[in-house]
Amino acid sequence: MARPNKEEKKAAIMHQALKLFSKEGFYTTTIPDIAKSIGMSVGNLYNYFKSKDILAKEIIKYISAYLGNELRKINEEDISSREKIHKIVTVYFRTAEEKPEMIEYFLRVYLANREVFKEGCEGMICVSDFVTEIMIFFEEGVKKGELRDQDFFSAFGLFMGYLGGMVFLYGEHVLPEALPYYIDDISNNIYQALKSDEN
Amino acid sequence: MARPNKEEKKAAIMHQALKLFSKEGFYTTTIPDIAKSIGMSVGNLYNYFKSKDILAKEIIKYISAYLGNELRKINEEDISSREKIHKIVTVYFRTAEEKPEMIEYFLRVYLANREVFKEGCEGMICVSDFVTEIMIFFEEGVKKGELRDQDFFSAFGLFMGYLGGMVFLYGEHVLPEALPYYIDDISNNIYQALKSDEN
Amino acid sequence: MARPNKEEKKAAIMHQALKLFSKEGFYTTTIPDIAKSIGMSVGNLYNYFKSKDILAKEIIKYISAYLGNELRKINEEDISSREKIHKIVTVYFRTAEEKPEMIEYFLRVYLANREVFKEGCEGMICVSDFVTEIMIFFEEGVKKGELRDQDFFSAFGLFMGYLGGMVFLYGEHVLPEALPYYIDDISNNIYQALKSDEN
Amino acid sequence: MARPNKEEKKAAIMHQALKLFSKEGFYTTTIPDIAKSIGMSVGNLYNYFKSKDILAKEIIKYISAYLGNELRKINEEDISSREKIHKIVTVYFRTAEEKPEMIEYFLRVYLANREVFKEGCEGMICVSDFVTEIMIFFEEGVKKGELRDQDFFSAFGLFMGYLGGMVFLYGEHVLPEALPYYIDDISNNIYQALKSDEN
DNA sequence: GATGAATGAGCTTTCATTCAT
DNA sequence: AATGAATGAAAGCTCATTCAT
Repeated sequence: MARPNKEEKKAAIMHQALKLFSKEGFYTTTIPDIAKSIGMSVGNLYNYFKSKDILAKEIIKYISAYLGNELRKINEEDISSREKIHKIVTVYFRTAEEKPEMIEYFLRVYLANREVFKEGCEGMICVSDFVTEIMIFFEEGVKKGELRDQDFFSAFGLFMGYLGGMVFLYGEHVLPEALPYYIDDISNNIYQALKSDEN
Repeated sequence: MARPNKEEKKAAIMHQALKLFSKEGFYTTTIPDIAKSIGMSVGNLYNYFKSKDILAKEIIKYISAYLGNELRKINEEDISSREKIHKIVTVYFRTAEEKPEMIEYFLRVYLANREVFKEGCEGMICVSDFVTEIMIFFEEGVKKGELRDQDFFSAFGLFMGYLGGMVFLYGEHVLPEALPYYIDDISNNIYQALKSDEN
Repeated sequence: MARPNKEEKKAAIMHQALKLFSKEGFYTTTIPDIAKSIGMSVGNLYNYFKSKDILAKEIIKYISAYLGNELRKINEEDISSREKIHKIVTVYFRTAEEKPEMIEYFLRVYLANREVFKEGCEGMICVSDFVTEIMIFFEEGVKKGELRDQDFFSAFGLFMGYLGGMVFLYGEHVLPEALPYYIDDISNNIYQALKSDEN
Repeated sequence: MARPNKEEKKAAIMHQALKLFSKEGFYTTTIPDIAKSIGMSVGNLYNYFKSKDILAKEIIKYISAYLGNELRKINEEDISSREKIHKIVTVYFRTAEEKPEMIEYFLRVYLANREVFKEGCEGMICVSDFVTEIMIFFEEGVKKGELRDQDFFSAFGLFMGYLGGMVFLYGEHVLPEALPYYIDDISNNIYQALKSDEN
């Protein structure tokens, strides 16, 4: 088996840091914690990421690219907006269950620690891959006459806030059921909120 | 003018800590920062709150009580669920504009720093005042036949996630308009999602 | 005996840091070294000086003030420039023997670690007390016709470089005799170099 | 063009290290900095110099040899001591302007970081080439009756301290004129201080 | 000779908390 | 109640040096 190259090591660090940051919090996870979790020395970790902040920013970009890619696949399918909503909710919840650290990172690290992401992630540029796909979904639905032509942010906030809120409740263990249980209800709620009056 | 009594001092500390925690973050705000901002010594601050964590927990309870009280007033009014939704959104956004630190604290301190609130705020007991009023609103709407009888958490997540998401976008300065601009759209979206099929 | 007040503690820290910096070097002396040498905790030391650099700057200002004051006394005496030169050399060498750390600090810490003093000690403002007195000595000597009216820096460099060089050699243990042995020679050399042609 | 041999590589390393140490300081220049500045790997640099300290010591020996050689040429000329002084000052200042790193290294690295040169450069053995030439100049001047027969160190300190002091002031940008401007004044001052009484 | 990833001790600095006054 | 000096563990980060390739 080949020795892991530089890119693989970077990925391994990001993977572990993602897990620890999302589980333990950004400030309560130390660089030694991360290094130890991958059996690497502290000094060497700094050969891959120049600072803790930079590591955090690379991670959110990675997550955004990952989720954006999932959404892009859905956007490219030739199905109705209603079905797309259902698929998006499903993908989001599946991710939350299979890779909970990704969604948790988004909610608890990225959204919460503004000071860390202030420089280098202004506006939403570190999550633009993801935001862009939501935008595409929405605008195509409007163009097709399936969705009401409302303010984009009103629609975007609904999507992101709602899904994020559910995953948060899930993480808090206050939901009596697992996430898939809620997929139909939530997809329907979102569709009712966004659909054009004609439907 | 009377010397402030113990309760007033506690309130002053909580008020300043709330501002600082929400603006600067929990970990980036130090106890000396808080003490200095109210012209009090660190040692004395510890006479009122035994630890930074305890202070943080008292604050979230205070916010929950405050918002819960606002919602209770709406719940007690004799108006339709649709109107109540509009009022709730309005109150939430008004708070976000007038006392942004409250909503920011909820989103950025309470939701994000699980480790701080783990002990003492299990489940949602530190925000129960607020959650309870949402529950009352929802159940009464269902009982009156105005809202669809769906899973409570599906409805709660919609409310909280949506409103929180919008305020987050507002705080990020990515919204092209001020919050009141979105009230009608959002209230309508929520209503469409929650209303019973008969309507 | 009274408990040392804040100013006394600051002085004690500066005193010890001065000794250690001059003896061991700025970079090879650590903050824990300094703290330990005065039986103080690291954290508390930072209550008195916000950073290692700031501490270093305060020390050079203190030395400059001390030496400037010694020179001022000589300048105020009603004696010839030749006698003043002799007294200045004597004071400088006495200081180098009694408080060697002061002169060593000047030579080895202040002059050598430009990067540390760059901000806040631009030009010679952190040693102006001292430089000013040399300037006064020189200009008065010229006015009295005892010294040649040459470029100030040519004269200043002679004084400072010469004395500094001797103390450096002394510190290196390459001088076969103690410093006082050289006072007459050096004073004479300086006088010969600076005196007006009439004398 | 031939591949650079071992000696040429060593020279290249010393050249770059000299520049960096004198400009940025010994402790603030890292081995990777040096390696990068010559497009060489850190590991390979260690094939040429076993440690940072050893590199520093080789450099001072090189500088001493270079300056000593310049002085030797002057010593070999058949001119008066007065003229020799003028030439020495000229050479020193020319070096300070053309290769400022050499004189800066002497003043800021060698003289200041005793701990680095303690082992291996005891006394003045790492700068003996240079010191020896000054000694020869002085003793020949005395023998010829041109210079006063005073203590060697009193004379040496004058030379070295004075010239070093001027170059230091030059490096601090406090001199209103460039170095050549001061050559005559300073040469004259030194001559006045050293000349025999008969002249 | 050449590479540069890897090590890990050690640096400066911070900060929740305590406690003598 | 009130003060703020004092503590000390622990953080993020650096860097001379080594060594497998």
